[in-house]
Amino acid sequence: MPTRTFFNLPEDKRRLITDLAIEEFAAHTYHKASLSRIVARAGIAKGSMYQYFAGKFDLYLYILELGARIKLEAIDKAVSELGPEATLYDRLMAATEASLKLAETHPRLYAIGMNLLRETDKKLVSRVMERLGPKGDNVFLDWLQWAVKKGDVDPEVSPLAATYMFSAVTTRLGQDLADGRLTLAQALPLLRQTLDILHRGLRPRAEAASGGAGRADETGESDKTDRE
Amino acid sequence: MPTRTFFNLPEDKRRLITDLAIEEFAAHTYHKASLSRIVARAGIAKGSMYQYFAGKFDLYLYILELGARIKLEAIDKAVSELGPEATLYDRLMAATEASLKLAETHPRLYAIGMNLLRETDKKLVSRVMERLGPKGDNVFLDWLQWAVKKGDVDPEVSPLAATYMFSAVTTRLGQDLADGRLTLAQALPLLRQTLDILHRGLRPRAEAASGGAGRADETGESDKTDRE
DNA sequence: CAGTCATATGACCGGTCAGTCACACGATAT
DNA sequence: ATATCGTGTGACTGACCGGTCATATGACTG
Repeated sequence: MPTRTFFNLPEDKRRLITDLAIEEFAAHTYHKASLSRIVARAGIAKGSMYQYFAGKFDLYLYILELGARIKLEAIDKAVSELGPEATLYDRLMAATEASLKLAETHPRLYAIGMNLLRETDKKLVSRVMERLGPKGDNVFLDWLQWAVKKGDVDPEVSPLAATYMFSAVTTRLGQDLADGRLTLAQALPLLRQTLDILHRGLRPRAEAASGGAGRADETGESDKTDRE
Repeated sequence: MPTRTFFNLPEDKRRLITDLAIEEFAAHTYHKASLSRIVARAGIAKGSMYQYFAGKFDLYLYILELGARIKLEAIDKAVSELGPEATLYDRLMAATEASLKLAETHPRLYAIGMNLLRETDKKLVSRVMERLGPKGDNVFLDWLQWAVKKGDVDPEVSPLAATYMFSAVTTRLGQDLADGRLTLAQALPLLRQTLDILHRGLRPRAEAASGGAGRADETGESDKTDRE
């Protein structure tokens, strides 16, 4: 974590350093990101940086924590706004949508997260995970098992495979968004259609015959189904 | 491409250089991979490397081309061994399985491909794509549309979303394999279950009532990374 | 006034890198 | 024997890196 000195800094300077660091880590992976470049752009001495942070990794962690906090807050907020009878797909859609929207509201922080995902230095990644804690990942599995009990999901289907699919798709959506291969306006319908396929793929066979799949496929949106 | 000098080299030496380069690019991303390290390990002078290749990028391309050729051959072979009445899922399973198996038979070349997928330097990636040409990519879409016509796939479902899911899952499987988070013995069942969910998610609603469709799969899949 | 403390500085260190170049060597041709 | 050619070499260049440290500044204390 940053030193006391850093927090004693005038707001402006602290912001400047933080912003430039975010830009740097968004534009480059950890090892290619350069402290020298940050201090040069900030117009401060290299040594000053070492009065504020223990080193490159410390600065990196500080920035990552900023991003992680924002992301968790956004997801928590979106999910908690759902009614208690929201279905599995409502929840998945709400949580993922909130997460993907960050690519527009906080593009650089979002890119930093995606860069971490691409990181090849395993030691670095584990050092990060050590201090950043849990990945809200098994949440899906919990929700899924709960949906199986409710009879919304075919117990025959491998929950692991379902989780894997969901995770693969949402991660990929995030990367494509961060890299500009998709816009949010493209990603959200894609997410909805994807969840729709997953929904059809998971529901019990018996239920499929009846028209409706019962609860919920609409994911919190009241608008039309979007076919494309 | 390599110089004539490189191809005039005694087989042993050429192999040594090639192998060490493969190791280097498998262990590090392009920018972190080091020519200096390669020549040191090979016991040759730095200058010699520049007699064989125009530079780092040239060497990289040469290695990538080796890997691409092997991959295409493996997939072509697997798909061509299928009967003409093989279903969409047979084909997808056969092609993807063949592709994933390369993670075991050519682990380092496989890792290099995965590293390229993670590359953050867009300019580098586009320079590579420029010369590596097409990614057997829209094959999925072609097969999918053919399956729709046959009535195996619900025409209501977004083919783009289906393609996206398939691509996201197979790419992720490849990465997890390359990084050792999954073994082939874990990845193949996961692939089959995933395709099964996709199958259920795509088939026409009417058909869903009947038991059928089922798991005729056992192999198969297709397509490789579809990065664009 | 002197002393102390938090803060700021940038030259400097040891390291790594891709790429270059003047030179060396041996074989073949003239 | 002289010239040319293909090949090999490794010291060197210039650039950049993260991190250190002796030194400077200025505010506050006594």
